[in-house]
Amino acid sequence: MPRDTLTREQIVRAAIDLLDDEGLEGLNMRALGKRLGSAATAVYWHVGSKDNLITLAGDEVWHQIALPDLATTDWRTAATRMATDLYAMLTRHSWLVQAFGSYMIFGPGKARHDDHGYAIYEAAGFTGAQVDQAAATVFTFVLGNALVPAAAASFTKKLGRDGGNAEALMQESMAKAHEIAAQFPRLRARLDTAVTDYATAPDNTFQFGLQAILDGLEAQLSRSTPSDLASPSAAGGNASADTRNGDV
Amino acid sequence: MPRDTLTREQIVRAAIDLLDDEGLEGLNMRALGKRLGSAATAVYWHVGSKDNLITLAGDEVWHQIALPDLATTDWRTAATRMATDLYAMLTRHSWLVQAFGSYMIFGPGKARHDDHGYAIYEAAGFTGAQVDQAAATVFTFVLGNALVPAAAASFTKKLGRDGGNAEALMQESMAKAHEIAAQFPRLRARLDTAVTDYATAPDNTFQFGLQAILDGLEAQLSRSTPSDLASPSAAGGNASADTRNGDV
DNA sequence: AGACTACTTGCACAGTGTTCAAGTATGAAC
DNA sequence: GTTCATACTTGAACACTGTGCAAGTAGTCT
Repeated sequence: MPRDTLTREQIVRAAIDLLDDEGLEGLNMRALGKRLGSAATAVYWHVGSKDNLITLAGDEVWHQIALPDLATTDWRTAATRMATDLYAMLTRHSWLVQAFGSYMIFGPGKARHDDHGYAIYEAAGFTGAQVDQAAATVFTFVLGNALVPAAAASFTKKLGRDGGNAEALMQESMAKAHEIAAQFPRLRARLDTAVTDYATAPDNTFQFGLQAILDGLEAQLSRSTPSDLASPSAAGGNASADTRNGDV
Repeated sequence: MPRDTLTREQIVRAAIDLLDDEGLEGLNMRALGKRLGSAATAVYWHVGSKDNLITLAGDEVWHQIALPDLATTDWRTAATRMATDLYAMLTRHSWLVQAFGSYMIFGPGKARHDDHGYAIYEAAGFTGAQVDQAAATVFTFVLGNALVPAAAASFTKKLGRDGGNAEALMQESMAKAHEIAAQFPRLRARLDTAVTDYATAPDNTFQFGLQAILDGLEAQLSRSTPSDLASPSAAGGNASADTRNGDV
């Protein structure tokens, strides 16, 4: 029987938990060590560095997003489902969007996701560089959408970490933003409605934008290929082996 | 004659320079102090904290983006211009996208930008919550587009900071990504073309996506308001006073 | 001249990622 | 069953970070 020892998977899982709980700047090696019940430095033998650990954790969560079967799903609902799934995943793990700006996050998980993304837009009828462009358009839109909530989550977590009166600091910060916005007519007009209107339903904004983008892509599609529907490979199978959806 | 002393503007300007040169994680108070010719702690009297300094710097750069005159420009070219300008600004100051995920960046600069953004989509004919949704769609798309180049810039800067052989580490990292991508059919197919095709013209991808989004918004527009063209205020003046475009 | 305001400075502290020599447990070799 | 190598784990230490604080300095007002 081998000694009860740390594993890379175990560490990555604990790191994801810690990141979910405390945010990107809440992750530090001593806290991670404590959560694992071992010394902070024990982690280094398994993952090399904190940067590498974040890369590993940041790739792992991509496995959570499901890959719609393109044989039984038309490209538009497939695209909608995948984008919505991605958005939900990024909201669940809001540290990932931050990490995305500072680390080069690419591994099997994201590769699996990207590959299927390309498959969708190939199935839609795009060819050549337009496949990449269509996929990138939707992808970056989702990423950008997740960025603002991520900043908000990071901000509140930082306030919580700093000391007791998080509420008061939040109020103060809101008041300052309010004061600035009041100097601009269109922002001022939104100060009353925004809280009830937008903030309660950010997902509406996401869906509105997503459908507008897909409309635009569809238009592009019927413009560039008015008649031919034969060439592109539409019935291909899924790229990767597993399609697990459970949280790691 | 008053003593030759630090000013908040001077500090913010130096911080922006330092951020442009060294990236977000390259900014630290002692380096900033050195650049200003004063002790690191002198900065604290003027800006309070590093977080606040980043918020100030992160807001300042929004003044660089020009606000197209809506009296003489149709909404679509106005939207294109503003989005393209924003994209260029975010590419110039790639730390801003990262900061956007970790700090609540909002001040007069961004407010001025946002307000004019709303003006554009009001001029287009959107009403109510759809104004916000249209503006948010384009805005988040641009943000997301700037995120990937920002990560790349941050990564190369980190390699440069770490030690001498940045080239070798970069090669190694590329090779690893290559190896992973090779296991997925559509990614593998792109390994040869991607470098020459996409990487040399990321702006093409941006413009493709932007125009697709504007197509989608236009479609949305003609669908919800088939005939009336009277109500929305189209000839309004610009919101803020200055329209300076120079780098700070 | 003296006091007051507006800054500036160096020291120190707690927290960070990471290195490294020294330790400990496990399975294999003889 | 002792020896030994392999696979980890540990705690001390280092360099670096943001920041608080007491002490200092330079101008301005009375």
